Amino acid sequence: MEADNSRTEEYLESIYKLQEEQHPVSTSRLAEHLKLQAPSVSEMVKKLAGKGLVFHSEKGVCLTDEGKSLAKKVIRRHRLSERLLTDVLGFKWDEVHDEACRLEHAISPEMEDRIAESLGNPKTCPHGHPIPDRDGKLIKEKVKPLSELKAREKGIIVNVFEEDPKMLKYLASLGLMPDVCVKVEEVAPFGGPLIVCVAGSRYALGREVASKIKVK
Amino acid sequence: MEADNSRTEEYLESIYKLQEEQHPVSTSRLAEHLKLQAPSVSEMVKKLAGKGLVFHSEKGVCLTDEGKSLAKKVIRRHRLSERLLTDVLGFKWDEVHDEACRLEHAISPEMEDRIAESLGNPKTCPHGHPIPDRDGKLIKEKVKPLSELKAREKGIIVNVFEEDPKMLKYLASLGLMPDVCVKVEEVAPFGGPLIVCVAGSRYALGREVASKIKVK
DNA sequence: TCATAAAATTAGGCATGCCTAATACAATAT
DNA sequence: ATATTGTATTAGGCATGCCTAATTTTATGA
Ligand SMILES: [Mn+2]
Ligand SMILES: [Mn+2]
Ligand SMILES: [Mn+2]
Ligand SMILES: [Mn+2]
Repeated sequence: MEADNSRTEEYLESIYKLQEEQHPVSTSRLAEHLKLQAPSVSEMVKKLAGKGLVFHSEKGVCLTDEGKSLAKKVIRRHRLSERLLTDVLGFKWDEVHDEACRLEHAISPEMEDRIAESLGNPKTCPHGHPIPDRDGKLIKEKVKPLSELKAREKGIIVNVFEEDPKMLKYLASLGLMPDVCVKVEEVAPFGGPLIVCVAGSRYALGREVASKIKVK
Repeated sequence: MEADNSRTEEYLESIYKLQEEQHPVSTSRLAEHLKLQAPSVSEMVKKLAGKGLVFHSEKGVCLTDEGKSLAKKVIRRHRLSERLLTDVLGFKWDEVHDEACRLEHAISPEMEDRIAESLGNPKTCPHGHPIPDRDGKLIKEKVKPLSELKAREKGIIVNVFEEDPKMLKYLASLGLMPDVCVKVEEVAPFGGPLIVCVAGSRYALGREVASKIKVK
């Protein structure tokens, strides 16, 4: 019988994303991201470890090579789905996450390839994250959070590390999207907001938000 | 929490399709179509009845209005998915069933509408079956099986009641697809094959196969 | 070092949906 | 009417993945 891997895929995908922030991923962070209770995650992580997909130490959870490879496949399907949704079906970037989160588990390798081909092998998802190629290779650009720029510095937005639709809609309304040039006008002290200039307009941006926007 | 309706959807979809052949659907027929054991179906049917989606009498299983409405929604998503796969992604008609069978459970009403819109509101799936509209309305053409045509009669293929990829591939290789005109040259006696003429070529077709091809 | 707080796991359950084996129910044919 | 045959259900299990409550482990800070 055909196994349903969607929960496994969901976990691996979350672990992959979270480890980009901080390496061994804590089960509590994972639970929060997956919107599950901690014991559920504890248990599932144990099963994933048993299948050789993750390594679980006192520090937290790491993906094994096999787990990483599977995670990248899921992420490829997720990001290709997002592109299909925006480029072909006309969705906005804030509307695609949940849809893609379901599609990613339903797409065969053939469909994955056909989407990539039909769209001209896109390099990134609508949020600027790289789409792994069929063999799991992906190019990570060297970036830093917008929040780390100093006054008068500017950067080009590479990607936005955010999934919340409301936040994405807000950012789009300010024109804060990949490939856009942002200039930091001022940085308020004591963790205060940044004053940024985008396409001729000025906005005050909280540090929290600015840290999600990665620039080069 | 978000319920996973995919099994319910699968059952309702199967019941809907099977009842087009013979009205109250037997649990054994349903089990066969779903590739499950009979007791699994017995049990699930009981649950569906409990939810008011089917009515279960001695004769077999029937959809309630609510069940029928839900079934048509799933079928709409299935057929729209098939069209997306063939028209946008370049799949062949024999490659789309399984893929669509997974996609149909992952597609939101918004995506469903977007697909329909992007494709110019197609009326049928690649196999010629009608796509219900958003309100569940669908136009069934009056058709008869090709196997019921007499010698020298001709008809235009409306749809093909078949899901098996090998059979579909075979039919496509003979040019037996919706909108194609077929002429029955001869009908061999005693349930023997039909000799048909399609686009200038002659083929012998088994009765079984011919009964799946519906013409007008 | 010892108390307290935070993080993680264990224990015990539950819902869903599948299975096999056994049993009950129908329809036929003798 | 009764034996046979096929259809359907009941009984009893199992796997998966989630939950709450209780407990254990680890970290922190007085
Ligand atoms: Mn997902
Ligand atoms: Mn994305
Ligand atoms: Mn399906
Ligand atoms: Mn079809």
